[in-house]
Amino acid sequence: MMANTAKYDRDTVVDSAMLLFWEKGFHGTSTRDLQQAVNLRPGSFYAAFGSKEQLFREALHCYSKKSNELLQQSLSNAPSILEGIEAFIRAIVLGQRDKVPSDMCMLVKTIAELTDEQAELVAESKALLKKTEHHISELLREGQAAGELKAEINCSDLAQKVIVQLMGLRTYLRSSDDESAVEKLITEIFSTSKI
Amino acid sequence: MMANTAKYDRDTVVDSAMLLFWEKGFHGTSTRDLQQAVNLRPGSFYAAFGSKEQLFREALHCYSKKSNELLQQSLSNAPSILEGIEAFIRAIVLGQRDKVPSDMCMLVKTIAELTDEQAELVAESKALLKKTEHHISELLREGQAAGELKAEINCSDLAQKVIVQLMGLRTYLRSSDDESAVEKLITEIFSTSKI
DNA sequence: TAAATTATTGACCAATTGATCAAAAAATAC
DNA sequence: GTATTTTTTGATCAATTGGTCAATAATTTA
Repeated sequence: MMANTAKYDRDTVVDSAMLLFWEKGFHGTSTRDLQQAVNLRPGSFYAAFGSKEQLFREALHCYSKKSNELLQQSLSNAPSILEGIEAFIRAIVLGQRDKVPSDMCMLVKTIAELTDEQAELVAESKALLKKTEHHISELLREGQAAGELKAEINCSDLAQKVIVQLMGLRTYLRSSDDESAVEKLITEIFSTSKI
Repeated sequence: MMANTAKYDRDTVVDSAMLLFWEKGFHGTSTRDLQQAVNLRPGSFYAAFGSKEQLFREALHCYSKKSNELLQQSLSNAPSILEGIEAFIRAIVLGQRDKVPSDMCMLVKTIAELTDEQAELVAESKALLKKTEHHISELLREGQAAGELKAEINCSDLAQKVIVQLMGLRTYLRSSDDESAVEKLITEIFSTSKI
């Protein structure tokens, strides 16, 4: 068996494919678009990824991983957990508009676009969203234990609210392009929960 | 010139097409899917609508019209404007899940799916969303004049917030299926603005 | 009823879709 | 350095795509 000599390339390829899928969606991206973007001929392409759906699956995980990295980074640069989460929200909603192919969350775009015909991709997206919600709810509990959040706050409920806001605000930005309105609404998210 | 003998049928056709587009999206719906759903052969189909994009455009307006009708209906059945808007939110987010083809807003699905390649459809969807926001902001002003809302509330800002919540909550419902969480969050929307 | 107009039909078209495969090239093993 | 395995290549496939069109059928006008 040959050693996997193309490991780095595979990550690059998945990353390029992710960006294209994020921009144009599953049905809007043809396998030829993808093959051209990643500079692979059909044989290599299908040998490496099996099918368009499998590559999309990997692209979803690539997207989610990057999103989680941004959360970690925001947390480590912030003086408190709550400020870290708020910095993350600001970063993902407003701070990358010129660097990414869409204002909207790729997972949200996926559950919006796809139906039962791609049930696995929908389920995968839902699961990744739920994972982020759980992650945030854990962080909020830590923040609460550190005295950043009022004691009566239910952190699971607040995490749900954060995800709803993220979904709503990113969609609203795509719809209206109104950064200052979105900025105001981000500031309100934790306003009644903070100490 | 022949009389338009098929006026009623055309509305029925647009309505069926709207439901199919709403469920499967623009790229996910083929012209054959549409032709079968509305029982028209290609010639009649293209004579009536010109192109897939034009029919989608009509479908967007059909969707928006129905949404506005639901708002009017909610208002007329409610004892106050604010309660009418809240009833509308409840109705559109939770009250139709078994009667419509998707939990999510068709306009949101459209701006999520499409790119500059269908710029007109994106612009149309954005405009219809903005129209609803303006409508709600006017209603809130009426409610404020009637003493239902605190005087210091900015009704344009609150209308923005309502649209963000609608986008977020409908997407969250699609993602999580958690009706009770959504129900709780709807109740919170006006909680700090009411008198 | 006859002529003129409009609507419907289904065959058809060129382009694109996701995917396969045998041959050629490159890399590894011996 | 040769033999074996793996990768890459580009032609190709069947199916589907959005859309056209001449022939037929149904209406309307007169």
